[in-house]
Amino acid sequence: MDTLYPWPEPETLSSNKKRVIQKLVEGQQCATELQVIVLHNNKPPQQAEELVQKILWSFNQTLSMLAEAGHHDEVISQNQATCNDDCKSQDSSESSKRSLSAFVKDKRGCYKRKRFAQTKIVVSDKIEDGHAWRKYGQKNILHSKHPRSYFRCSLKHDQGCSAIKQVQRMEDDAQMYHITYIGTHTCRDQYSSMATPRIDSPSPILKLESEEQATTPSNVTDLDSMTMWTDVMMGGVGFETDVVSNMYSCTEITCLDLEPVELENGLLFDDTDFA
DNA sequence: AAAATTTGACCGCA
DNA sequence: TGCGGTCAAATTTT
Repeated sequence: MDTLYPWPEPETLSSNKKRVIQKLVEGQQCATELQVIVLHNNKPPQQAEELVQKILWSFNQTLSMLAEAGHHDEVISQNQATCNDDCKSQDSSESSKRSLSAFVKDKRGCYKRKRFAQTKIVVSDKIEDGHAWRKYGQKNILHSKHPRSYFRCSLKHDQGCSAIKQVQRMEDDAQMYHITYIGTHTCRDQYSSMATPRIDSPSPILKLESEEQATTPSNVTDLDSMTMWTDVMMGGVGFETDVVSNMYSCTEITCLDLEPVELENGLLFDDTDFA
């Protein structure tokens, strides 16, 4: 079948993709700066606010889609490699039992690690951030007093949002949380409930804090809600523009570090979640 | 009953 | 091989 614009060779495609992503990130950064200007205006026209949000949302979505598409082939080849390995080890009863259960019985353990995802590390005395999170695991970490809790976006199944976060109490200050945001929010849950899932629930201290937060949800100031929205925007690829984080997030959250953005590689999304 | 959390099993990576 | 991350059945909460 003839196409008016045939696809370029893979090498060209790859290099073009890099440039496309770079340009998109540039656009995203400009939009972010524009957002800061608009929000700093005492009385920004609502239309302008909405427009900026739309633009940023659009950039975030596009970059996320590109990132996911970029990993698709890799994911497939990894799966094939895993399958081959399992098939080779049929003489081991344990291995064959595992591979059988993996392919026939259930999908437990059939997942792909997220690699090259954007990460943002923050330290805060609160774990809520305006997003609704669902806890999916907890682990005791070697040489750590406190367990690490794993959360994914509640809208993962509804909207395929791939954002996850890890929460762990600080070693030296148990009132503070070390929160690692991994991946980007592709959902539109910025106005969702201030759901505060419990972490390391056996701790009575934490439970008290959760209850306290649950009973005082009304202390959300304009700045807080702005922080919420900013955080959604910052979930986008290439949020190393410190402008936004410095201006808003640090009202409650201390930004410790922003890891370098890996343009070529975004999220490796677990496709089993769509099954 | 549905949604959320807990928890032990399992997997990938260093 | 051990550790950390994820899955999903079981359990708890709403």
